[in-house]
Order: sequence, then structure tokens, then C-alpha cells
Amino acid sequence: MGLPAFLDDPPRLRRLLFSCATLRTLTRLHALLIVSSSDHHILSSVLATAYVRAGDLAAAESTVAAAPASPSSITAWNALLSAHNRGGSHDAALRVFRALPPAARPDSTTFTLALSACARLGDLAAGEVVRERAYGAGYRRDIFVCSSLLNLYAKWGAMGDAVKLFDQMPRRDRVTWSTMIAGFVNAGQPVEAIEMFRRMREDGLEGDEVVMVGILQACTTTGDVRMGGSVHGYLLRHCMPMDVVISTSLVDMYAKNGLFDVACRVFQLMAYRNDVSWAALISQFAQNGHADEALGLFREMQVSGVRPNSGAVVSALLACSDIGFLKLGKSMHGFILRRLELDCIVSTAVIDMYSKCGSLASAQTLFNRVSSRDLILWNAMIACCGTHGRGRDALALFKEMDGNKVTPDHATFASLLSALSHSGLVEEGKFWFDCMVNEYGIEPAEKHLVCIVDLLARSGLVEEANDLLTSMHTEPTIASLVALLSGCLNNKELELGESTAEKILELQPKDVGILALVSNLYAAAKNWDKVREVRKLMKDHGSKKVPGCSSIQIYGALHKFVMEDQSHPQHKQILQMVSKLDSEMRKRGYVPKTEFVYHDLEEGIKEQLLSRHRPSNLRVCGDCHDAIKLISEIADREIVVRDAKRFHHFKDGACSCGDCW
DNA sequence: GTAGGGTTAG
Repeated sequence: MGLPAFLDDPPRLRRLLFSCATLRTLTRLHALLIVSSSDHHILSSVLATAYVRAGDLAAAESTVAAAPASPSSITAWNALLSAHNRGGSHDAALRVFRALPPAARPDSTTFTLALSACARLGDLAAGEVVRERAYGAGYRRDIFVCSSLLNLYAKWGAMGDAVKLFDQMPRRDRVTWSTMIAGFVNAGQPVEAIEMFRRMREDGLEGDEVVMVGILQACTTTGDVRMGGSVHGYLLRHCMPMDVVISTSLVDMYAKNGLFDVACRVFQLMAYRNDVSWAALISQFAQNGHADEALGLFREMQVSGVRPNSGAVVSALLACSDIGFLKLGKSMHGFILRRLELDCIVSTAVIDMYSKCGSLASAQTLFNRVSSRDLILWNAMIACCGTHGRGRDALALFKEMDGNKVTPDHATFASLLSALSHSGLVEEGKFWFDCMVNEYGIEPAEKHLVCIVDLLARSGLVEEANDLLTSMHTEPTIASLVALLSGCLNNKELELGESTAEKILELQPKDVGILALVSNLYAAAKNWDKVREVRKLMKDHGSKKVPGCSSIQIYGALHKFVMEDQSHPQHKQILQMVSKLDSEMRKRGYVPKTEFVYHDLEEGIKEQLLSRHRPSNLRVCGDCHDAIKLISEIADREIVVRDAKRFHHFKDGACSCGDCW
């Protein structure tokens, strides 16, 4: 049987290879070429490129590798490298680059592609090897090679190297400038980024969309909304195409600086919004306590047909945590399992959501299922145990983490110490604090000091706590003094208490809760002059508190209560139940602790207020704590209460957290 | 067959 005539017609064969639509026809053609006696090696580059286009990168590689290396084969190698990069297989791209036969003579494109792979991988060392080879091959002044190298440095914080290279470059174009700008933004040097932009314009170049995105990010981090706004105006004046990315940067810039109405307006005017645009706005609402708006937007996003990405889901989970919306959070967990990848970031958010919605057990279960855990995930789980009053569990996790070769950081210790402190594990707390400083070389930050002072003072070791504070190089902060004072008050160490109170007053606190604590200390010390003085301070300077809000979720519906609020449809029935519980409690010997009311009122009125009291410092107060203990017994229910910081699990007339009041 | 951009976790 004769072979098709086109096999002896190289130009026709070339055309055929290029137009091969499917991998199957291509493989068949290749087989024919091999059986034919014609010298198909001269076509191997074309064949390999065709394989790349058909998506069979392995076939492409073996084809180009089997052919004798020639300068013309480098385009096929480049096509292969480029395809690996496009598909996200940067490791494979680097492997191909390393396997390149020297006779193939890598060119500017080859080095550019290899450097791009290094930049994606963050492999600075591999980048150095590529750079040396590129320089050796005479591409020291090639603008593409230099830009790729610059990008590698800029993306991974080697701004010193980037600046050096940038200054040596024979020529700079918009891409080189914008790479430098993005690099400075990334490295947390927004001022330098803006300075670069100024120099760029001095050089006679105008910014394009990519440059302006960098500048907007710089404005976002410096908080310079004026400049951000003028960039916005510049974009409009120069009729720059407002694409998704630049509009999203604008939304982010306005929202991150608190201008939610402007951000929403820009968002509404966008011709097209993708998942990132939605996520940008949702995250800002979620992070600034506007959980309802965040969840509303999340819903709208789904209605409009955009599938939430992990960023949007993480933010929505944060909103659920914020208002304790367990049912919605659970359904998001389900959505993630069906549609998204459960990576460390998402797992952390889900675990945090379960914990903050009161379900530590669900958080634990998920944590145990996650196979690869990063530092932040461990930290989150340790923090969860701590807030639920499980100091020993937190310590066990910490030890397990250490065994898993994850090195704890300052945040780990902050959570661990806080957990130990609230569970009354004094010896352990002291031990790990020393360990943190001496073995892990972590300089105690304010949050660590507050924890350890709290731990010591809580257990009565007020002198030791005070000595620790005075031994530090820096002046004690309000928070650490408050921790000390609170310990003094609870342990009736009034002498040290009074001097601590004095120090706190010198720092002029505005927080009503802190002033109340100071006043209580003076009252305990019977220093009535001081009590009057502090009360006056509370009246004159005390910051106006946003009224505390309590909420409860029943069958997925959220019920909210604010002080004096009577808007709930079942208000009457609720009050009836409260008074029923109240009389039942009094029968069991409940006496309201009126010292927790910070207003100057008659005793009788105080009691009335207390029975529907949300604490002004957003922590469960001692009176509520006692009351809920009794209610859990009367109603024979487990009651989980979350305040601003921690959880209280009440059951059979007791609270799981050993430390509260 | 070549270089640069937006959101998200303790």
C-alpha cells in the first residue's frame, strides 16, 4: 500500500500539521511520518508545536527531545515552556528548562519563560541560575529578560536587588516601571511606589491601567483617599477603559478607607462584575462589623449568577461568625465541600465560624479532618480552645503542633497564654511564657504581657505580676495595668490596687468599663473621694458606648435585642418568661450583684435594670453569669453564651470556664 | 513561542 503523497511535500505537511484539529489526527499523522522513509526530523519542531496546541505536552516534549537539537527547535521548546506556565505547571516548566540540550541555544524567550516560572514559584535560587545562563548567553541588556528578572525580585520582596537591576537597565518601558511600583506596594512601601510613579511621569511616560492599579493599592495602604480619588478622576478624564480589575481596585480603596457609600456607587456602576469584585466589597463589610450587608451582598452575588470564590466565602463566614449565624455558616460549609477546595485559608475560616457560633465540637471535627495544616490553622484552633475555656486542650494542641514541625509564632503564644490564663493553669502559663522568651526567642509583645499579668494577678500573685511589668524596658500599657488592677480587686490586694489605679488614671482612659473598675477598686479601699472623682470622669469624659446588642438564633432565624428595645413581636411573652425565671431564681437564693451597674441609681432601680442587662463593656458581667448559671439549672438546658471575647457553657448550674468571676 | 494588575484566614 502506498503512502499519501503529502508526506513528500514538506510545505503541505507543515500546513496540515498546523491545522490539525484533534490530538487523534495528529497522532495518526505522526505515525505515518515515522513509517514513511522521509526525513521527518526537519518537521519535529512543527510537530512538537502542534502537540502543544493539541494539549499533549508529554508527546510534544518527547518529539522535540528526540530530534537533533538545532537553533530552529528552540521555538518548539519555548512553546512547551509557555504551555506549562499557562497551565500553572511551573515546576514542569523549570524541569524542561533544565533538560534543554545546550545545542538548542536558549534565546530571550526561553529565559523569560523560565524566569516567569521562578517568579510564580518564588524560587529565587533557581532564578539566579537562570540569570547566570541568560547573562552568559548575552541577554544582559534584553528588556524582556530584565523585566522578568525584575518581576521575580519584586514579587518576592528582594527590592534591593530589584532597584539595582532597575538602575542598570539600558531602557525602561511601562512594564518595568509598573513592575517596580507593584513590587514596592507588595513590600509594604507604598510611599516608594508613588515616588516611582512620579519619576515615571518625569520620564515622559503616562500610567496605564496596570500602573494605576498599583497606585490605587498604594493609596489604599497609606489611607490617602484624596490621592486615590484624584487617580479615579485621572482615569475618568483620560477615558481609560474601566475594566473589572481597575474598578475592583477602586471599590477596594474606597471600602478599605471606610467610604462605603462611594465604594458601593462605583460597584453599582460597574458594567461587569466578577467573583473578585464581589469578594472585595463583601470582605470590607464583613471586616467592619456590617455582617448583614456582607451576607446580603453574598446572596445578591449568587442571585446574579456569579459563583462565590474562596475569598467571598471566607468573608461571608466571617460575617456568620460575627453574628453567630450557625445555620448559614453550616450551609456555607456544605457549599465549600461541593464546589470549592477546602484549603488552609478556607478551613481556618470554617473552623473559626463553628467555634464563634458556639460549636467547638464541630470545629474540632473539621480540624481533625484537615490533612495539611499550616501555622495559622493551628493558631486558630488553639485560640478556639482558649475562648471556650479549654486550656488543657489548647496546651495539648500546642504540643502536638510542635511535634508536627510547625514552629509556633507570637500569635500561637498569645492564644496559648490566654487559654492557660483563663483556665487557671498558672504553673503552665509561667513555664510557657519563659519558654517563649528563652527557647523560641520571641520578645514578649504587649498582648503576651497582658496575658501573663492577667494569669499571675488572677491567681493572687499580684506582686509577681507587678514586678514583671516594672522589669520591662517599656512603660506598662493601660491593658496590662487593667489586668493587674482586676487581679488586685478580686484578691483584695488594695494597696497595690490603689497605686495601679493611680497609674491607670494618669493614662487618662476614656473607656467606661475601665473607669468603673477603677472606681470599684477605690470603693473597696473605702477611698470615697477617689470614687467621686472617677465617677465624675465617667460622666464627663466617658466614651459614649454603642449600645450592646444580644442575639439568639432559633431555627435559623436571628433575634436581636438592644437595651430598652421593645420591638420584638413577642416582647410581652419574653418579659413574662424573664419575670418567671426571676422569681424562680430568687427562690433559690439569687441576689442581684448591684456593683455591676455603673449608673448612680437607687438600689431598687438598679435591680430592675440588671434583669435585662447587656454589659456595657460587652463582656458577660458577674451578675449575668450568676443568673445564667441558675437559669441553666431551672430550665434544665445547656446554655452557651458568647460575649466579646469568650464563651461560657452553662449546664446544671455551673459554667465550664473556671475563671469568670 | 516572550515580562506587569484586583479579593480572602489567627
